[in-house]
Amino acid sequence: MDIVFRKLELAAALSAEEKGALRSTFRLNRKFDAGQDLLQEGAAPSLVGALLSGMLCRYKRVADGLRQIVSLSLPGDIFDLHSFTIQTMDHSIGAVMRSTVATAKPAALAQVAEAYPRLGVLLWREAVVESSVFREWIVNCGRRRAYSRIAHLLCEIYVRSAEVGLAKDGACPLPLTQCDLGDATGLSVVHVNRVLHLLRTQKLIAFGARRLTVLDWAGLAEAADFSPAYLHARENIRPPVREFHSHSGGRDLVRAVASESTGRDR
Amino acid sequence: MDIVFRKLELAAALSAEEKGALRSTFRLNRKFDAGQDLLQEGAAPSLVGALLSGMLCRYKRVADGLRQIVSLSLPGDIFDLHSFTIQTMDHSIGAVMRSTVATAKPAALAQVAEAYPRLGVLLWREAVVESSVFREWIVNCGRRRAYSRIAHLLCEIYVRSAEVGLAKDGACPLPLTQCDLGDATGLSVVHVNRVLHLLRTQKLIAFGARRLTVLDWAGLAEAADFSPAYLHARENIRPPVREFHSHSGGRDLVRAVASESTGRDR
DNA sequence: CGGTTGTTTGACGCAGTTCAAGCGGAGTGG
DNA sequence: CCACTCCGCTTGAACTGCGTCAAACAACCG
Repeated sequence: MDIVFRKLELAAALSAEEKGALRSTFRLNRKFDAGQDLLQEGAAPSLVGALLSGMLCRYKRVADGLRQIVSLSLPGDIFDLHSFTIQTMDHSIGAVMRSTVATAKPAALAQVAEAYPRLGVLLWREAVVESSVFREWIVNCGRRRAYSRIAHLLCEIYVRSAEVGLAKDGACPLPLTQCDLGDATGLSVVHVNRVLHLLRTQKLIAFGARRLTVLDWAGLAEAADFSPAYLHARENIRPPVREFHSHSGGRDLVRAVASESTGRDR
Repeated sequence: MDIVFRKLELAAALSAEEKGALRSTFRLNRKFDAGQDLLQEGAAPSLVGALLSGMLCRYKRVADGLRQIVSLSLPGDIFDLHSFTIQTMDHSIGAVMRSTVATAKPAALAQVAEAYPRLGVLLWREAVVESSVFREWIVNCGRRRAYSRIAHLLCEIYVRSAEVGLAKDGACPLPLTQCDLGDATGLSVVHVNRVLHLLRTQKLIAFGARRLTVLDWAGLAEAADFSPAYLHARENIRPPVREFHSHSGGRDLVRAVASESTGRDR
């Protein structure tokens, strides 16, 4: 669970008590092999998970069987926080490589969040940041060409790995096959291969042994049109809901809201 | 606010009290013209909004100025529920057409959610469903070809409009320009035009006067590879968090979780 | 009635797909 | 220990869906 704490503490420090509560809520550990599904589309979700090691992906399939990966979970990530407000999974969750997952019952987690409001906010924040990542993936698939698209995915994986201390000397784990990379970016395996080749010949990255090495971060980020704001890392959270009354009213925003825009393009 | 209630009541009926609380929280109404931004990328969000009429879009821009719309808000939708856990907007929100928005201070809404736990769950559910829609959009942009992609978007707009009673006789409002449709699907205006033309010649849809008419729902849904599960409409919610203890433990899911999968493709 | 914004259509080019084939490494069974 | 197989990686060649460029047209609005 330490890696989960490290992740959460990017936003706010946790007390020993809070850590203890989380630890005892996420008690049951499970292992999954590469390619195995934790949960399939159509099933009824009723567990919350925290990824301790490995990598997971959420994915959906379209009519002709093509797969689209819609998100990746790295160690430290908590997933399916929302389970108990919906009744059937709209996507599947699979293990990209052998992974260990700590599970909690939503009811128990809800109790913990109630007992420790700040923890509740932190957990919520995780879900909010995940949404932000979804949005960026839509942009990535919709408006960037293959070269930037793959570079962007690699940037994201590197930054998120670094956040939880999994990157060393510019290198981080990359257990995805080129087929997986294609499924995450909406590209064919063949083209993924060509783009990776190009990124390597340009000395932006290197890889092997399931590890990615970033040789030229600035170059890669530029190629990717990557700016890490959407990951909302290291943004400290505001105090818990209860203490909200005094400051940060809506006044200034009303003004911001009223500002004009230039509108459309093209 | 009635349309907001209609939306929320798809999941669970609201008491008069709850409605009253919401009504008094979302007090301030604002209007925005087509093309105007409510909030821009980089700003600090501090209001929660409920769309009463019109249509909004969230969008981001990429390096070369291209725009990608990442979601659409229809009347009845509540947006930016997450505002107060992040500090800077990672995307902009603009009005597609003249729209009226009711705003609330997050602090006040948090109090309401605390006072009426079921309402809190419903609001949370809205955010969860929005996430699900994000995922489907990733799939749409990543793995469907232009023809299905646009058909899918039209299906979604039609279903979501129908949910809140905005569709009549197979027709619903469609204030988006073809340029907007392109920005929402990652396609060029020209190609959007050609696909729309095709959809019309195939008698699947008709449109004009900013309205979409679905002539052949089954045909359109098939062309779109559309299945509405991801919208999670009319899934009744489970009772509020507090009453969670007794039933729906994690036991059954542990089994589901342990099930095998066939793994990858292609 | 002229300007602006959105739609429509044609011609051409290219980014990315598809098909095909060869290669290497890891695991497995004899 | 070798042979076999499977899976993932790599590269070439041909094809195509969609983008780009360009221009005309239609609708709305002041």
